[in-house]
Amino acid sequence: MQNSVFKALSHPARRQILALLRKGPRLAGDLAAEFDTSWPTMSRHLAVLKEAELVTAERQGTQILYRVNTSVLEDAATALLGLLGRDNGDDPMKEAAE
Amino acid sequence: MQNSVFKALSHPARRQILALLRKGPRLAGDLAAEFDTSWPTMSRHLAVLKEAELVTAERQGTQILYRVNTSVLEDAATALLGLLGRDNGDDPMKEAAE
DNA sequence: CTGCTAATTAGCAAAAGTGCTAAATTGAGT
DNA sequence: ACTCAATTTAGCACTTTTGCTAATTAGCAG
Repeated sequence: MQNSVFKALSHPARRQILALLRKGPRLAGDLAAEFDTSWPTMSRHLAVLKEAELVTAERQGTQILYRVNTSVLEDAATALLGLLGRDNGDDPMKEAAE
Repeated sequence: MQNSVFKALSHPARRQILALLRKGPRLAGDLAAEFDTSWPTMSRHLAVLKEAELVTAERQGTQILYRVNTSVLEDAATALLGLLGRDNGDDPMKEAAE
């Protein structure tokens, strides 16, 4: 579960998408317009982010509004911070069975 | 540059390695013993981490001592946190040209 | 229902990532 | 120089990821 998040974050385009989304929700189309990749490619990046639950999608009639899922992003940041905390006994990367 | 870091973090084994290393420096061999992947595979994971500068390697005679590079890990965590900060005007994922 | 726009899914080819075994390297000891 | 142990590099097979174009679905307007 943590894994899909980090995998989603591993592509620069997807981090860029999150950076854009950070400033507020955005329509898929507007998002796509900001990148010079093809529309379907953008759509797939969004799907990966959605799968990792880093974003949520909400239909607005014919368009789809994307939004960052702050808590998942927070968890990821926390996991990284846990990786550098001075020894406090428990394993920060231990993850519950999938 | 940020990119190689997130890519390095995208593999669970590599995050585990960092989790082990968090508790203190460790010899490559000891590290390898903790996982059930082959030795060369572990070696490659370490190479990826080193390439991303998430760890540093230091020869100790015939063995090699690995150590987390805290600052790079910190930067990554900070980048993620930047992705969820309330709008403060600048783009947290903007990265200098490669 | 037809047509239009927004967005996703299918299918494919190219590139990158993973993990293995076998071979090479590096340093220490003799 | 020869040998042993620790580690990395080479080479290969296999899977995943990426990005494209073409085709499809979804919702709305007429």
